[in-house]
Amino acid sequence: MTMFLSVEKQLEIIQRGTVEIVPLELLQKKLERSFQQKKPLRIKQGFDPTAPDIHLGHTVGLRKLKQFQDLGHQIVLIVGDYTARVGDPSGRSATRPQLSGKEVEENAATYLAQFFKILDKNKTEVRKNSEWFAPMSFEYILKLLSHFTVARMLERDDFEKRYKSGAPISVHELLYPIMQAYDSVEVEADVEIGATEQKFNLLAGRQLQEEFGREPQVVLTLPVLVGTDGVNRMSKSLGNYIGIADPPDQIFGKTMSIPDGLIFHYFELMTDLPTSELEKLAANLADKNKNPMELKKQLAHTLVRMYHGEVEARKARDNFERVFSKRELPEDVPVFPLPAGEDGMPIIRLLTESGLVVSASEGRRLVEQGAVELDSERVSDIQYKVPARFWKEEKILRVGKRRFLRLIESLEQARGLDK
RNA sequence: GGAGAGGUACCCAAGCGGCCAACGGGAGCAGACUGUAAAUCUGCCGGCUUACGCCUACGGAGGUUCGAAUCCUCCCCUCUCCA
Repeated sequence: MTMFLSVEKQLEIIQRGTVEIVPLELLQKKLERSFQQKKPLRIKQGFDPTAPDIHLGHTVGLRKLKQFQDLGHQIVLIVGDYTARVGDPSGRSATRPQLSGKEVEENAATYLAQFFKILDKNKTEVRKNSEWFAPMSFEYILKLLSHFTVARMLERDDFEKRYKSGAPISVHELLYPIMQAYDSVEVEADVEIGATEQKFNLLAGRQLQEEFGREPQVVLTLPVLVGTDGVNRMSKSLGNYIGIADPPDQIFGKTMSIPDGLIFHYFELMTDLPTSELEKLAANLADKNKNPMELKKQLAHTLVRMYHGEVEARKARDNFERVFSKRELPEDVPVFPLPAGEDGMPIIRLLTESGLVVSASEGRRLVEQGAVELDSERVSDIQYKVPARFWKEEKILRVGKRRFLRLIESLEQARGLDK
């Protein structure tokens, strides 16, 4: 185990980027005790394996956990395989769909693999909450529920809004915070971290631990990461996310598409840029004479490097500059071989069969709108037929800014190209 | 259990017998501009089709009608008030 740093040092690291620590004094007390007794604190965070990809939004918490881990504390990850069936209502304006046991299982496996890109697997305790929820008797559940009141559950913001606007709230959603709170009791959490919108659930943990005669946990809240649209929280279902398993070019590209106003936010929450550098960054962003694009590229580069390494980061940057700044071809263009016996393939069919567009109607629209280029020439005739010789000449088909296809004669040739 | 209000395309939301593939807004896609930023302008925005047109779609199932998202019946779901 790592040697513990002084309590002051630890606090400094822990406080970076956090919104709130309640109560701070208790954290201090816990850290001191841990320091004296050389006993790590138990730091808990739960994740519901609802959608299989984790994105930068999740990493805000994971990175905080990693800091605790590096300080020598014990991380306890709760895989909410049971709570996922309920669906966390936090920040939600509608009931989440309930997942089947099988979906949850599959998602959980994918999740963990991605978590350990950030956390050290060997030093992390992973618990599924089905462990204690599945065998629970109804009698026990009733007892557990009696610790909370309906008014208390409804006073939280998201429920109140839903309630007032007449949107439905299912009874089982009311149970979610109680379940999460009980997780804390089970794993004897000293600290639970979560996004600000989780605050209610986190505080419920404190209450329940106390009622079970334990020392309550400290609640540490982190900002909610705004998605690439610059408006909503990052989430897969809103399509405004950057997945940590996304390929390098995508991480780079998606980062470049964020509004300028988000650059600082991302640097602060997603990177290890030292505080002094962050200050410089803020100054640069405020300077009207400086183009934020450069800083954004730096951000994109850093993010790709974190998840794919420096080599890939450089490649992604080159690729980006080539394709979007110079409007040249990307490094890897998917290939499409000439179908047997085909000469004069209608452009629309080529678009749909290659998967570049989803339907013939869409393909036609794109052609009509001048979005389709073949060999750098705009194709504006929807009846245009692509001659077979274009495959011999390996012409490039381009749709919009970012969809490309290289026409090649045969797949054998494609294999040759890979080398 | 009683009374009332609702369920329309990815989301919000009009329409309330034919002119409705369905007003408007948002999101999305594309073009111009550009820094794959923002803002702005333009076009598109269910599927098939060169097109005439066809198919699918207004919670579900039936019915009335030449014709229904719009009227009737039953069912499902949501909200509000009362008990």
